[in-house]
Formats: sequence, C-alpha cells, structure tokens
Amino acid sequence: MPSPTLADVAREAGVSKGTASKALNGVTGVSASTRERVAAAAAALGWTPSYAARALSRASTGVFGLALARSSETVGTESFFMAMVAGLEEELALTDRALLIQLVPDVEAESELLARWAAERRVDGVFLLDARLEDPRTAVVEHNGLAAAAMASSPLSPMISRLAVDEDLRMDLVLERLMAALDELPEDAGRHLLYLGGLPQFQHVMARERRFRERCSAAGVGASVLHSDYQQHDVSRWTREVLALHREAGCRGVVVDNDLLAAQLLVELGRDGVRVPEDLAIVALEDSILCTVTSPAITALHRDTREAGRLLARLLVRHIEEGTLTEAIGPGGMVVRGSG
Amino acid sequence: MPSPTLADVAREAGVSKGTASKALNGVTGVSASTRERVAAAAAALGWTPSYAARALSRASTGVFGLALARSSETVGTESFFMAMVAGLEEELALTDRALLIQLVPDVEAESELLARWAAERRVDGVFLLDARLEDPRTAVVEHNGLAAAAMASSPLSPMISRLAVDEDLRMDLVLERLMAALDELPEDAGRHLLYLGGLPQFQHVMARERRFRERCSAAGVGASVLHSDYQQHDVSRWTREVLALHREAGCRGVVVDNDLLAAQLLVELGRDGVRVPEDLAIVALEDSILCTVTSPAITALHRDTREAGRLLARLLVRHIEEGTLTEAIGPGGMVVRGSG
DNA sequence: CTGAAAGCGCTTACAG
DNA sequence: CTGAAAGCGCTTACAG
Repeated sequence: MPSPTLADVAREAGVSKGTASKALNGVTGVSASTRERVAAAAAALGWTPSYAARALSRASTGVFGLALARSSETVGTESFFMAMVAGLEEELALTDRALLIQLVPDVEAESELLARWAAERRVDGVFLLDARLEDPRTAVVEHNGLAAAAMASSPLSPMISRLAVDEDLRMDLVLERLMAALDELPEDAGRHLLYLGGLPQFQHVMARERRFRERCSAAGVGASVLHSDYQQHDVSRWTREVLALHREAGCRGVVVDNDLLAAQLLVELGRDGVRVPEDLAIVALEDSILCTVTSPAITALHRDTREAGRLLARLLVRHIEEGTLTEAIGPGGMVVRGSG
Repeated sequence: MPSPTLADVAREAGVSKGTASKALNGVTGVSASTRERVAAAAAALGWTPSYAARALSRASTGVFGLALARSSETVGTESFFMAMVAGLEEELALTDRALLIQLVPDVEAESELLARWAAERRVDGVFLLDARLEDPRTAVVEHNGLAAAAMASSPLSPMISRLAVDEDLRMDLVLERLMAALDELPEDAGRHLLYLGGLPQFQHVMARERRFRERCSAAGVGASVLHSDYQQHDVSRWTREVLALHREAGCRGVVVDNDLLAAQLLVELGRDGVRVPEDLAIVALEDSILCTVTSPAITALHRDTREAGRLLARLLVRHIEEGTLTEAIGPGGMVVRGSG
C-alpha cells in the first residue's frame, strides 16, 4: 500500500494539486470551504507530505547537522556530549526539526563532511563544538555559505553564530576553591597548583590556561600546566606526573578539564596513597554523575550542559530564520559543587 | 554561488543528463571515454548530488531512524545509549548512511514518530531498543511495512530482524559470582539474593527476573525482586528497601540492572555503613567507566555495547538489501569484571 | 552506447 | 479564489 500523494488528496477533494498544497500549508488565498474539504480529504487518506519532495522544492531540509571529531569511546564516556546532544534534540524537536549526527576521526574529516553536507544540501545548518584556535571548519562554513552556530569562548568568524562560554569565569570559580584551600594550609606548605587540560589546539583549553597562569601569578602561587589528549590509556602517565609535581614542587591542588579524567585520576592517586583533598585537592571543570560516585566525591564546576544545547539550537534556528548572526551567553547558574 | 547540478555537469561534458547520471553512478552501458569525461567535468565543477533529489527519485534515503523513548537525563547518563549510538553510527558511516536520532517522551510517542517517518518516507528503516512484552511499535512497523531491527531477548514479530540477547546467559554469569560468594559465608549466614530490575514492561527485565527466580530456587536460595523506573530520585528509596532486605531477610547479594543504579546504590549503602561486598555484594548487569571509579570498584558484566550497535546496524542493512528477515546473536565475549 | 522524455511528490509564480 | 504549468535535481525505462 503506497502512501497517498498530494495528487490523491487533490483528486479526492476535487481541486488542483496547487490548491491542495496551499490549503494544507496554510498559505493565504484559499477559501475556507475548500481548505476544509482538502483537510478532510488528507485526513481521510492519511496523507503525510513526502519529506524528500518537500526538501527538494523548498530547498530546505529541516535537518541540522552535528559532526563530532571524537572517538566513539570519548563520545560514549564523556557526559558532555550526550547532555549536549540531548539539549539540541530537545529544542529542535519543538519545531519538528531533526538532528543528524555523524562521528568522524578528526577535524579534517569533519571539515570535509561539512563541505559535503553543504554541497548535498543535506542540512539547513550545522553545530560546531570544540572550537579551535586555528579552526579549519571556519573556512568551510564561510566558503559554502553554511549556517552555523558554535559553542566557543571567542568568536570564530563574523559568519558564525555563537554561544559564548566565559572560560575566565569558569576558571575563576574553581580557583577560588583551590586558593581558599591553600590558605588553610600551614605556612610552610607548598603553594603550587596544576592545571591538567586538554590539547592546546582547543580554544577553551588555552583560555583556561591563560587565566590559570594569570590568577596563580597574581596570588603568588606556583603554576604548572599539563596537556592531555584525554585518552584513557594516558591516565597512569598523568598520574605519575601529578605525583611528581606533588612531591617535588609541593603541588597541592589540580584543576582537571573534565569529570572523566578527574575521576580516574582520583582513583589512581588513591592507589598511590595520596589523600584527596588533604594532600592534594582535585576540582573538575565539568560535572557529572561520575563525580558523585567516587569517594570522596569530586568537587566540580556544574553547569547545565543540556540547557547549553537548547540555547545553541535556538541560536542556529534564529540565525537561519532571521538571516543574521546571533550571539548569546550561557548557560547561566554555574556553581561549584562538592567539598573536596 | 549555487552548487552545480547534474545539468551543469552534463553540459560541461557535452552529454545528456541521463548519460551523465549513469556515468556518475557506475551504471553499465556508458563508454569508458564518456565516463571519464563526465567524471572530469563533475570534478572540475565540484559537483555533489543533491541529497533530496536523489532520495525523491530513488525512493530511498540512506537514513536510518532511532527514536528513543527515554528522558534526556537517562540518555545523557546511561552509558548504554551512547555506546549503542556510537556503534550504529560507526557501521552506518562505512556505507555513507546516516543516523537520525529523536528523543520522545514515551513509547506511544515513539510509535507515532515511527508511523510519521514511514509516511514521510523519511528513513529506510528503524532501530528498536528496549523491547517490551506488549510492544506497540510492532504493529506500526508491520502496518507501514517499515524495515526494522530490534535488540531483543525474544522475537517481536516475523517482520522484524533481531539481534538476540541471551538474558538467561547474562543472568547466569552474574549469579555464578554471587552464588560463589554465598558459599563462602558461614553456615548460619542468610542465603538470599535480590534482583533490582527495571520496569516489568520490558522484555529483558522479565526474562532476567524469570531466570533469577529459577536459579535461586534451584540453588535453595531466597529470592526477592524489586522494580525500579531508573529515576535518580528513587535511589534512596531503593536503598532503604535493599537495606531492609539485608537486615530482615538476610539478603547478601544484589543483581542490579545497570551501572548507574549500581554505583548510586553502592554510595548510599556506604553511607549507611554497609560494607560491600563483605556484608552485601553488588553485581551490575551493565558495565561502564562508572563501575571502575567507585570504591570498591563494582563487579559488572561487561559486554561490547558498541559492537552490539555495529551488529544491529549491519542486520538492518542486510534486511533491507536482501529483503529478508535476519537474526544474529551478539555481541560475544561477555565477561564479569571486578571482584566485588 | 547515447539521448529525449517522463517521473519522483511537492511548491510557487503566473494567468484567469 | 482556483487551475495549469513549470520547476526543484535527480533516475530510469524506452527508443534509437
């Protein structure tokens, strides 16, 4: 039983396809009576518009793309992604739009995919996560006139809408905790902190590092920085480095980029007999359920990532509908949770 | 700069649209020389086929749908979903297919969405997770002739391909652990176990419960079952019930449906002074990083969920290409990890 | 092997 | 307000 087409509905209602189309789409210029007749016919036949035909004649798809240049391990374990995806989804679903997700090995592959999506007219717009200092996606987006919204701490391009993330504030919030802890230590204890961040290619990592160094320097606190590529097999290596800093430089606190790394670090340090937070405090810049099931629980900067997803989706929709670049800050209500 | 169309390529190569189409699609019946000329023209112009036009004329979309009747909280925190999605993605990407994901509030909404996708010819097929005893999606799939593949412990319909999950085996594997632990207890200790499962509407939950009761009964072990809707705010309630069973019925071990619930239960029990596993052993039927960062680490049945996703995707692709129902068992290599 | 034509199922000026 | 026609960008019989 092939699904009925507009032609079937038009015949059933005794009007032309054009009129049926207008009636069904609420376009002005159709008498109330025929509009009703058409609607009844469509309902009787159980007509639903063909997605592809609509996309072809309207030149818009109702689909938004998200290419993720992360391994499926990372995507599967880092809470950030699922929360983000859930938020995007939630907002798009409100207006019957869909999200197309594709995992790619690296940012080059991501750029290629974006270019292909643009050429195929596959999506109405794309979301950009993990903004980089030199971001190859920018050129692709600009060159193809692709509508895009990024989550980023600084602007990527005048053509890309942005959900601005205040990384300075985020770093300040967690440092406040660690500095306070340092103040409680005996006079002769070391005053040294570490930022265990992601790869320096990322905007947010460099923004955090800069702020971290500034603050430490202003407070007369020693500062070290290590960059991780977040791969799980690296955890024990990072642990050794953290341990060395603790023992040799008197490091007493670590700011960790994400919940996963923080939790794993906590476990490894525990094995090495380091007490957290007494010997070494850990604060994560991303919160999740992971931080609540370790012992002790991990102190983490909490933000509503799902809400960030909703905001980002809303931004892109507005960008497309109004044809203008939009910016927003968010999500609000960030707070450090836990007492580690 | 509008993207070039097939007509542009054909003009550039000096052939008809039809010939250009055949040449580009590797259809037989085109001379090698024109095929080359067309390919060169396409490359020169940077032509990429319009997705919508192709979908319309081919009556197939290259898109597969996954509707998830779970709250975005659950999807964002339960490791199963992301791993599954990553696996589906990974397999589909190999053949340039895409995954369309949509979150819906409940299984009724999911059924409606599937019906709409079918009517809109939006997807080539759909994936079905969380199979239910009375599953309303079955009728929708059958009625609309939608290609579907489910992950399920028993068949949903002769029209639906299936990745068979052996829940009996899964329960046996974890019970083996718990029974062995019981055997080490002093003579006068209680011999009683609990299965903390999801909602009884789910196939897998009932399959597990049945097996759990059978095994316990065969071993002369007392058996209790509690059903949770997995909502986080319920954890303390479940903890109280578990505690009561431990104290009053002498329950010494709990099989928990998933990693998240197990981890939370462990934390709460710890607060109440219950030692795990000495007083009460916990084994989870789903493994994840969560199980490794608690202390003690949680013993869990590990399976490669990403591989399950790949298998499920492959199943649906084959189902569609060969037009026949396919079944598979998997993924293999399940093993209980940890010593809790 | 190649071309002209029809068709996929819609939408959108353009006449009337 | 309504209809006939053209068009969106492809694919696919059908002739030649």
